[in-house]
Amino acid sequence: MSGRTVTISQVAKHAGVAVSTVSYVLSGKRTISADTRRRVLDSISALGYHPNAGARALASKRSNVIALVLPLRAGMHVPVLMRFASAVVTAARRFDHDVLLLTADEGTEGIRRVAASALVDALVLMDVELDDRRVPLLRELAEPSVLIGFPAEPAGLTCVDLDFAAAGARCVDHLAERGHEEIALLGAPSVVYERGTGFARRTREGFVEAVAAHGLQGVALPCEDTFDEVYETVRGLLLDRPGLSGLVVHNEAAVGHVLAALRQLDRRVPHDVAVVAICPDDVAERASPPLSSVLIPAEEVGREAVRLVMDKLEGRAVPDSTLLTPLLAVRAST
Amino acid sequence: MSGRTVTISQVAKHAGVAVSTVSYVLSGKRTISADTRRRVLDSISALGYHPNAGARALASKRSNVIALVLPLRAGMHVPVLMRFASAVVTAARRFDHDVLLLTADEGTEGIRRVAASALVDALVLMDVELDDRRVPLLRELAEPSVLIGFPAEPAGLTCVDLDFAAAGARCVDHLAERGHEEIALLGAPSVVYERGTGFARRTREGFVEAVAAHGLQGVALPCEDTFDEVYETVRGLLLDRPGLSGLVVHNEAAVGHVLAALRQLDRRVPHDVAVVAICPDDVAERASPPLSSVLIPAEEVGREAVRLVMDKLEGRAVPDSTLLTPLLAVRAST
DNA sequence: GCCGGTCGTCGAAGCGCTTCGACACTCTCA
DNA sequence: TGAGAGTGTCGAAGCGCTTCGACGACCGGC
Repeated sequence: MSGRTVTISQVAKHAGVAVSTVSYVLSGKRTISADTRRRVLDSISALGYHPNAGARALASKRSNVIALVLPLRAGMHVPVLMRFASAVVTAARRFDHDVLLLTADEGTEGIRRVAASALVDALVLMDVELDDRRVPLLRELAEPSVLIGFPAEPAGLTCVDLDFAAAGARCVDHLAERGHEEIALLGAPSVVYERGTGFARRTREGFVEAVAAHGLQGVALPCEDTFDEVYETVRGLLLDRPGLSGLVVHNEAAVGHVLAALRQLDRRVPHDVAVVAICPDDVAERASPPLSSVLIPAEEVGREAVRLVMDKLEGRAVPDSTLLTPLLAVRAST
Repeated sequence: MSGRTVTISQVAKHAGVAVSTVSYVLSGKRTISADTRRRVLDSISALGYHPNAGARALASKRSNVIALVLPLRAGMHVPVLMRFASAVVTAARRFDHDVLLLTADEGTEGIRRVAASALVDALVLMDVELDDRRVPLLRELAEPSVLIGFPAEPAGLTCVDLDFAAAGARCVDHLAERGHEEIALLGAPSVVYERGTGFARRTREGFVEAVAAHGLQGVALPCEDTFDEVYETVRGLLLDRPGLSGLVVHNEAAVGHVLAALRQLDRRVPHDVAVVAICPDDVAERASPPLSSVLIPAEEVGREAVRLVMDKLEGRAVPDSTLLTPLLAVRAST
């Protein structure tokens, strides 16, 4: 379409207007007559004009880019993270923003760098720990930020997440309704609890409280990712607690192993043991049998995080804490 | 450290030099005396100066950002993609570049947009199909690009990937050395073959040719991701071919299911059936038993892609095609 | 002691955009 | 009929940086 990169002044000349008029057509910050707007828009598409991002950022002090900080650490289930990431990218585009990907390798220095250099306007952080090194930095940054997950001290921050305590409780409610009296939670790998990752602990708390509220017998165990370890955990559990008839699994990577272990131990699902999972829908549906599950609404969380960060960019007030209500889908496993 | 964003002219004033001198200290494009350099560097850290990315991009016509185009499609194993992505980010940082994340939702329009707006200097594309819609666009783009994977017509493009044909052949060699005479390949889900994704087909070709070269009996089948489907595939395979004693699995998501199915069908690994996988090392090590495998060198591929794209940015000549040699790690499954 | 050649530094001209103030019009309504 | 209040458009001043050409200061060679 073009000789080489097209600038706004070429568009202005082509349309017979001033440069500023073209700018106002694009931004809508001043009223432009329908006739002029049309001419400008025609010239833009005739020349194939795309505003230069650097020049725009320099003049407007907005880069229209947000940073997505994605640690990629041990014990995290990567497909789930990617669904968040993908949702964030899609949602950001709706607000005409792009997404810069930051991994943990650089630590806090990377966050400081992209913020200080005005490469990004705002930040979305994932996989937040209870005691997260990045949190103090966020407080001193001028750029707005939103956390997916909750640190121990969330005051003054904007956080969004699934209500994992309610999710854990919801699973217990469901098993209680089905008449199960002795149940167990198989959670994240122990390293995740030790690190103090919020969602693992909150699920466990919700589970424990709901077990007490219903007057059930219940135990919560961490659960590793390899088949052999899962097998041993499940086997030990069934030996120790012959009356056990319900299982809550909150570990995407282990779900398949749990089902394989039960098969191998001659326990039928749901006849001998009912299983309810907290995991993405596709994992639950793909399992055999398909699992009753509380889904992790990655798309919704990502979208919500972007909405919040855009609100903050526009100076609108936002709630400190956004908890999404868990929904239980009943399938063949309970 | 600062009142509000620090500019280069504040640094210049603080150090008692001209703005251009500060710029040359930072870029190293002209010689600067050790004494002056030291004063400038001191001022920079005293003031906490970070160059403004937009201004820099505008003046230098380089954004120091590369785009990572990541489709996130059905049948792709996400953790593997993420390892590529993570490697690309890390490698890009070594060259002082950041990474903008583009997903497929926007299609080719997103690529055109970030290139035309000078948001990025170059592109790295992942998960390339044999007949990829993005390829024609890349050819007409001024910005250099590198593909991870090969399209059907790679002339004039720069592509890098594991040599999957050699990987498939290497697995066959290994099984042949162990004395197996009837073997099978369980590959990607059929949708991946139908889409014409290069790596799946190339593995199969390498497998088929090596089978012929060794004078073995061999069959190549697609393989879905769910346990039930994998179970049926494996069961059917063992029924049809009683003499089968070796399996090559090229499907990260199905590896665990294959092992579970063999367990359930009372086949011992490696005693009754030897299994060799093409998958990341951590998946192979975590399996039970640990799998002999050709690893997918995600880190190396990502690093190489970034190195190539940087070379192109600097105007250096690069090879059209870079194939990484597969390495087989022998573990307990063969 | 003068000439050509680095070396180290400076000033100024942009890069392509946004935004502010100004200005010429056209409507109202007193 | 003229003051006041919009409309729609323009010109120019930056935004913070890189880079080009210029220019002293100093060097060695004759």
